[in-house]
Amino acid sequence: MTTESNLLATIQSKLPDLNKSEAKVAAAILQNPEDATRSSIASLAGVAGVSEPSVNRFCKTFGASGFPDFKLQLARSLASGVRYVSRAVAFSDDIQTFPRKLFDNAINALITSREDLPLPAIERAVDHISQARRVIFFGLGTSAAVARDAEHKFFRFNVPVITHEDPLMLRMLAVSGGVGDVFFFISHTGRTKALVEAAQIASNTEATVVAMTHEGSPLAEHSHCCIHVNVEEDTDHYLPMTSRLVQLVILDVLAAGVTLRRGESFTPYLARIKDSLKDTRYPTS
Amino acid sequence: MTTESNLLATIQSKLPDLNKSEAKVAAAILQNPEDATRSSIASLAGVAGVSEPSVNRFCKTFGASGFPDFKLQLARSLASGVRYVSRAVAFSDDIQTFPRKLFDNAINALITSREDLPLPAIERAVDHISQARRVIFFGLGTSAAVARDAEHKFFRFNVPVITHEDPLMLRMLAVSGGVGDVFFFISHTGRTKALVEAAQIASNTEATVVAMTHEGSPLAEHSHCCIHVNVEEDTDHYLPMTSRLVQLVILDVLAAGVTLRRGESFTPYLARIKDSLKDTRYPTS
DNA sequence: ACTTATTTACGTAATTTTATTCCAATATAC
DNA sequence: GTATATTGGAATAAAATTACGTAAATAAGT
Repeated sequence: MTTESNLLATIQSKLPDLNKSEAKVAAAILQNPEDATRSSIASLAGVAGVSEPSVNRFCKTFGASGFPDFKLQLARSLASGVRYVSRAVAFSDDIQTFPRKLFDNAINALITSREDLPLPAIERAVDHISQARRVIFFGLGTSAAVARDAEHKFFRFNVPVITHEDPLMLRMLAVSGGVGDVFFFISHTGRTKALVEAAQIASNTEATVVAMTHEGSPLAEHSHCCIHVNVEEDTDHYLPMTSRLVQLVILDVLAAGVTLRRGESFTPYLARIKDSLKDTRYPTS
Repeated sequence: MTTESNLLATIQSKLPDLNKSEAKVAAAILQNPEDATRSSIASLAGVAGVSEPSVNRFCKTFGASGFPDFKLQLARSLASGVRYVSRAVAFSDDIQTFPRKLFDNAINALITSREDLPLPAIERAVDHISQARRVIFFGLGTSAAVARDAEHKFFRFNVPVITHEDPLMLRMLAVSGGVGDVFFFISHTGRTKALVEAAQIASNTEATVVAMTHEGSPLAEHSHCCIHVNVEEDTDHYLPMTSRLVQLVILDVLAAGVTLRRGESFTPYLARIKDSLKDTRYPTS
């Protein structure tokens, strides 16, 4: 994870590597970051007790194109409200701390993904789904719940959907794939053997293989259309959490895309489904 | 829902009150806000087709001390997530627009929830789950996928879990609830009859009823411990999207809470589960 | 261990870029 | 047709960056 979202955290961590004047600048900024975003290079230099070029050099070592750019990044970083440096929950965390960390991580992942959405792939996926005879969603483990969510969502949008959690069922479906079948594989790592094999089998049929997974993974290789979700997660020690959220939102995007493709005339259909559920709920008082 | 801390929203809403050149500037900024934060007053003036002083005046009418200050505020506003005034996807939206809207909504919901987490309820829920003989997660529709996710997650953390999607199964389970049973109901509206009835039944047994739902809903009333998720959504026209994301993150929080309660000695157990999955994946090259 | 060379760090001052102010010109309202 | 508001040009001011020289630190040689 090189794109550290939190600038303050980066500064803090690089502190030992800085030389004298850069350290002074860092100290001044960490002291009062809000202030730093508002001040000019001259006043910050004054507060830090260094020259203006030193501040400028400092900004460049942290990847900014110059002082104004640095201020902008700093402002962004402060506004996103991601407070914690160490993103992982520690055993020493208390109730005030770890829930916030987890929310921070989630928010962070969504913000990062938002800036870098694979729109062309999304568009193609919408095309495939819109025209599909049927769509088979498949995920294992954590991704099974995502697949389930997808099924539920697309069903409402009148897309013929199937979900399976059984790899053997999937294999059987895969070999029988024909024109108009869309196999939609969901996986964080893109390395689950059962999934990759099924994708390979399906891609040898007339069916279309869409994947939502990590870029460059085996699963991505075997798909006709891959929606990259490159959220970095330490899945060696933790369960995929943030990538799952991103996947869900992307599925929302796909569903919205399909609906938009259907056009406005489609709305009454949604209303009918909605109405069918009315009697299962207590009315709002 | 008018959280007008958002600069873009303010600009949008003040649009009719602006004079010609100010409107041009507004249009240019709304067109591509990210770009606006990066450009100089000269280039923005160029894009908008007005003079530099006009841009400057524009900034001042929106409460900024000048152009750089305005850029800063804009950057902050963008980073905080919410970009679109009208949060709903419109049929006129193109691929550049609606995915961003959906992400914005999601991020916004998480930010809002983060500021207002029901920590006491979360702590009590962690207590209940940690000490449970078994935990029965239950959700219908969209919440079924959330329940499924919960099952998967807590299973890894060595909590004895069950999920059901069948209301009849649930009813049967509910009547047989005993000491140490935790019924965990997930619902956005908290008004689904099947769920509320099951909660009512279960609460008359020795079992503990935990709910994650909207404050003041019938389901909340019938639970011993309710984790309020008050994300406002237009579920009359759309599926619950953002509330389920918040629910998922809160489940992550609960799972983390249970793990922390277990203590550090529990870590090897997680490693074992992780290892058991190793052979199902292709190794990272 | 001391000197000298070489690199690196830092600041001064000049330059350039960027933003703001002032004022005149034009458009709009009354 | 006058008054008022709106706009852009040019001048000014502010801010940031670059170029360059000096000082400090480190390395190499004596």
